[in-house]
Amino acid sequence: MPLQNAQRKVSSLALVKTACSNCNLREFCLPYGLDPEELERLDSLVSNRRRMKRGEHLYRVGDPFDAIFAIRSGFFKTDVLIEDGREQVTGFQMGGELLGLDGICTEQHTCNAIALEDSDICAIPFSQMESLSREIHSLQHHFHKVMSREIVRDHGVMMLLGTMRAEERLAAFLLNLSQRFTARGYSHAEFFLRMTREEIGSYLGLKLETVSRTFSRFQEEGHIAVQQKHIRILNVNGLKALMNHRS
Amino acid sequence: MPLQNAQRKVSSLALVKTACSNCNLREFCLPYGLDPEELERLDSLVSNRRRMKRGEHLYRVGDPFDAIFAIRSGFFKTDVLIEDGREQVTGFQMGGELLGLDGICTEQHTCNAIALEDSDICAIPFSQMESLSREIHSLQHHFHKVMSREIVRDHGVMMLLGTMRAEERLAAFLLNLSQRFTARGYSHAEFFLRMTREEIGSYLGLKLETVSRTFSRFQEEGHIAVQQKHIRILNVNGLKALMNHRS
DNA sequence: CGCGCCTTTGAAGGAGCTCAATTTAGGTGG
DNA sequence: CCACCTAAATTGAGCTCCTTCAAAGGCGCG
Repeated sequence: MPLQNAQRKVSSLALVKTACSNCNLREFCLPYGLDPEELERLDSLVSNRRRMKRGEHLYRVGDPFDAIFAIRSGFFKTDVLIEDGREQVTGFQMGGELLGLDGICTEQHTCNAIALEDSDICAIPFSQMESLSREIHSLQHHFHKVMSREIVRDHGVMMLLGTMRAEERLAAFLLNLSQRFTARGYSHAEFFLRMTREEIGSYLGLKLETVSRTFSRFQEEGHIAVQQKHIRILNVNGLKALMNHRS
Repeated sequence: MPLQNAQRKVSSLALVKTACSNCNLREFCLPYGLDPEELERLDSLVSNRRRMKRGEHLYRVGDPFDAIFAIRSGFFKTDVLIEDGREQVTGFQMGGELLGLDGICTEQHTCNAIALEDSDICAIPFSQMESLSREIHSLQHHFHKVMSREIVRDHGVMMLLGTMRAEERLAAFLLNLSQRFTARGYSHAEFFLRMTREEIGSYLGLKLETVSRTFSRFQEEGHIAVQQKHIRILNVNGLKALMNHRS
């Protein structure tokens, strides 16, 4: 029974002492801007790390909300499903980014969060986070900024879905990934996609065949080299130019 | 110089003493869940009301952010523009809803907020709001819920734009408006649209002609009666059924 | 009352979808 | 270590829904 074994393995590793202070993603995450003493107080909240296997759900629609999650390593997608089976991917998240903000308003999660590769996450009990942010102004303010940034990101996705053609959407998507990988110290020009064409399509409001065809066209035009999930950006400006051209 | 006159008129009315405690929208707004004593403290922040004429900007992209705004009466749209002139309407806001949350993350507004009818808004200085929410737990928590609700709403719009056909989008739009009007004590079946077909189209990722044609089709099918901006919903269940039908 | 903006409606065209077949990659068990 | 198997990706052909372009009608505001 491989599943049970996996479960057992997960639980034995479920509680690993960890700390923001030694996390190299802290500048992308909640601890941003805290001084060492404040950081230590945050550490005391973020006491447990959880390992997740590829394909596992961090939470599902309807799960009770009581913590937000920070990605220590790995890659996630969040999605919403409707009855008839349609899926909308609402975002792809990587190291240093927060998951679970959708659950605050109803005390239940309103989307699913799924690991797209083996990942490592920190759980931050939300009510304790609220308490602490009443005492540490910079934590409070930064948390507000993170939520606001999520709203602004969502506006960007609406722009994408509402006004852009397929080429523009995919160019924007690649440039966004590139920029986020770069910020984390990875190559800006070469990376592996963690998601399938179908998931990209769902995020961008396109069918997987359209995503595949558009990748091929980008390759023919010399903007990128693509081989399955491996992407190399050959001409950043070419991609940027694609985004500003009407019709 | 009518513009200058308008300006002068606005400034003379710019500071009107007002209070959450006598606002009948307080249950939809920031004061939700506060006890009378807490409400009074919030009142001391929300001390000025501002009247706005139809078409006026409450703020623009790039404006410095220092306050969030609550709509006391009226109707707004928020939008984002790209260089080539394309517009994405990111939302329509009505009484009791907050505007300006997009500005927190960069301390500058990232979208435009425009009054679609003569409106009345309350400005809440943000840093004072943060201070107060460090002292009033329920204010803090409710504010977090409001931001989270905005994120969840955005996910709904993504679903709309990413997976739905024109009919479904417009049905969802009408049902959403109806539900919000109902919650505020207006008729659930009859209302005036404050926005043009083009603005609806921009919000829904459709062209204005498609919006118009789809309204006409809904009318032919007996779901609604539409005459210009006046809408009467004749068959709520018909509209709901439209949303769940694949193809 | 006239002008401009908004809306409606028609006809033709195209971007992306659907359906289908083939290729490729990655994981599994012998 | 190889052969198998399944999931993912690619590519083609035809179709559909929405867009584009165009013209006419209606409403509201000065």
